[in-house]
Amino acid sequence: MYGAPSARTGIPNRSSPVSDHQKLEKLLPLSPTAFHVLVAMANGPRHGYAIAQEVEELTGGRIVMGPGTLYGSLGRLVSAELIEEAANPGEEGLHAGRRRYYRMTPLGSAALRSESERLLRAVNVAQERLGS
Amino acid sequence: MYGAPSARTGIPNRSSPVSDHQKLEKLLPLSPTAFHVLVAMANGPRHGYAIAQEVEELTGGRIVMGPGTLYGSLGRLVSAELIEEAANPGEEGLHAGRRRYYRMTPLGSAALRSESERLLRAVNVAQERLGS
DNA sequence: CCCGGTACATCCGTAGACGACATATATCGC
DNA sequence: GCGATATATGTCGTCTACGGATGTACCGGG
Repeated sequence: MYGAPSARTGIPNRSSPVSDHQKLEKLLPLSPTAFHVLVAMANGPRHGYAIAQEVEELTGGRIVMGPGTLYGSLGRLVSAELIEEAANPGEEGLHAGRRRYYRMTPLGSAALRSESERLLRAVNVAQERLGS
Repeated sequence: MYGAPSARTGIPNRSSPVSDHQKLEKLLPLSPTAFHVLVAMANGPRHGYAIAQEVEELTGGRIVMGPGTLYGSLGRLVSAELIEEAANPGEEGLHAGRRRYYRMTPLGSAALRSESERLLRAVNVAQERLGS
């Protein structure tokens, strides 16, 4: 997700654990932006603007994503098949017409889990070394 | 440290708490590379190559830094005053003559602490949402 | 004597981040 | 009904970090 292409177009094996694992390896580590977007989507489908708002809220305003960052990242995540576009889930609301919803794929969920564990290990080392 | 300039060359006020806090804010969030470099240095002064090795070891080989990444990041960290060059600490070894040692500054230590806490919060949310 | 590991340095192509700008619709106050 | 504001998405150009390629240099082992 950083400086490397992806999307191997081999034989369309469905749910091959080896293939999925290899895909995952190539996608990691996630960029900070991609990570935050996935975290925001982990509770269920979201539309773009809602993701940006949730990231801002979750980080206490420390991370504020502009449209370039947001939609650029969403496009890359779709290409990498970590998320996919989803139909508008019922709730016809205010600006529902313009909204585009996205949902995490199983691959995206696995990537987020793996990345979280990796980060946790790094943070643990940092905090040990800093002394409490 | 990402897509924004930094390295304010204001008056060289030493140990002004307000200034330090403001400096810190502008430096965060750290890039993943900068974070890993600081973690590797948190146990004491290190020379460049040793930092790259320690990062690789700590991440189980998942993060391998090339020279461009390493020395580029070190230069930026020195400019930002998160680390500083240090005299060769005793131990005259094999390639000791060529080694350049770096040490974390108090500002660097504060940045690492702050960044670790921020990451931990994000990881906690991720793991809660992923369910165990 | 060459090869591989150590150690540092610089160059350059590229992808991602980010702000600026553009666009469109819905809601609210007046 | 009208303008202001918030919602919502999209594009463009620039800037920067990243990472590989390349180069230098020293040392030890086979």
